[in-house]
Amino acid sequence: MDRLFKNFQVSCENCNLDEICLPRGLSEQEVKDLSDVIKSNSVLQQGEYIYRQGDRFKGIVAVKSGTAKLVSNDNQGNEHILNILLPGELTGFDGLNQNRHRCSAIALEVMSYCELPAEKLDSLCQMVPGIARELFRHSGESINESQNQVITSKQSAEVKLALFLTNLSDRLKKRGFSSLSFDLPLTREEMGNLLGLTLETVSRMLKHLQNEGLITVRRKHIEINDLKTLKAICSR
Amino acid sequence: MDRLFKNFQVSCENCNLDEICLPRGLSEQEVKDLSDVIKSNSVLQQGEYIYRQGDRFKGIVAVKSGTAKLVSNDNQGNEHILNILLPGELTGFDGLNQNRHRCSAIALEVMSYCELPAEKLDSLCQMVPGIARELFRHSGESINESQNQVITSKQSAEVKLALFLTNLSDRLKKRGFSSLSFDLPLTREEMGNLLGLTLETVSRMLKHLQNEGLITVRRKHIEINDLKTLKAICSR
DNA sequence: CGTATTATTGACTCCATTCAAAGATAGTGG
DNA sequence: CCACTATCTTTGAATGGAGTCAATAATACG
Repeated sequence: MDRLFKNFQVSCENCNLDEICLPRGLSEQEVKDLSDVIKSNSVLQQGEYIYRQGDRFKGIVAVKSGTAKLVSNDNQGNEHILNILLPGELTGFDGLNQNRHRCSAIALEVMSYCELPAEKLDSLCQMVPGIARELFRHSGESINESQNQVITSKQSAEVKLALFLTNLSDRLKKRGFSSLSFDLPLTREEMGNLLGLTLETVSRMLKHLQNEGLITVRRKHIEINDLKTLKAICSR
Repeated sequence: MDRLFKNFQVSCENCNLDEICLPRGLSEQEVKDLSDVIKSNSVLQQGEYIYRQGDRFKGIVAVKSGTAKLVSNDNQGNEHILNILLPGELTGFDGLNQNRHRCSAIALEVMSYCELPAEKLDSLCQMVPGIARELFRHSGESINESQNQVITSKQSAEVKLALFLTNLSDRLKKRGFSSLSFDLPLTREEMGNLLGLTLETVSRMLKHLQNEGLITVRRKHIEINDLKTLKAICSR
């Protein structure tokens, strides 16, 4: 076990995610300073929590490998999936407001992540001039993602699925993964939860998009055959 | 004109919103430093823009009086209202990600606002230790609000209206306004847009809540008669 | 006072949900 | 390796909640 993950003990300086993660806009020296306070490569199994709703604000978390879901539980115990997180994506900004996490982040498969601890935030912002701006940028990205979800929520079932798939495709591409052939990290039920649909409707709509020749679905595996038309459907 | 607004030329140090606005967590000296770079009290008429989607990131804006709506236009020109802004609330964080505003902020009535210009952000964060943290906190609040909208979007029409009214009531209370008797700054159509409903459904649901004895509606004026039951409806 | 805007109300329609049953797949242990 | 089970997915039929269309009413405003 110990041996298995030894080669994962990289710092920000030689991490292959540096172009899409926090270091993107920083100078070499700034990355070094950042690297010193980053807690790197915690590993989780499926279902384990990165942080829990209600926890004291832990810090800003960067997904290194694998995927996670962002989940909010309402007071009746219903689970609302707010988004999924891909490698290179940051989360934790929800804890900045009241110093407590307002939602949970849960591993969808075996995954690893790095962490910029909350207690180091203030001093780091002062020491490393660019870091505050970079953090704001990522925080802004979180806002944009949430706002996308709000707009998505007003669309028909067909458009919701098309938006979900194209958004995932775009984000995978940005992170250097195949954008036309990938596995969904969510079950039909979880997709339904995320999109405000029932699992049956998700199943039917995937079938429908397949019948139109736009995608090929096999269980959780998706092939996008006609991205252009799929994107056209998004604007209906 | 000039004369009319002269007494509005206050700085952060003697602004009556200091407890709910950006200065909340800052020391006296920090507020002075902040005040030096704040552009205060621009006044807008209904329908005028604080900033436009696509504009270069202008800065962080604090609503001083009146209300505004946060709007995103999709590529077919459909307008999506993302939220409304009350006095003391901050906006503009959507511009932090790509240095361009991803949505527009539009006055819903005569309103005034202050502004922390984008170009002063970096230097201010370094000069005033607490300011980065305060900005993060408000940025976190923006995220929380967006996530609330996402959760709201999955509820029934009745629950959506109850959530909208109680959320508005809570925010008004926090800002020192009457929380049980207030005027809606939105038309039925705009409320429908915000909540993902048609204006007819909004009208019917307001009537329904009135028939239940929970609220009294007279055009845009709302009286909340039974906040407890109204909040109970939110968790259905 | 007349017009434009906003809001209410009713009847009908349709999309997504609900309920129900069956099929497919992955993981487990004998 | 296969049977067994739990989980996930597909598919169909019936139902219902919100949308659509349409007409009327109330209010604001010039």
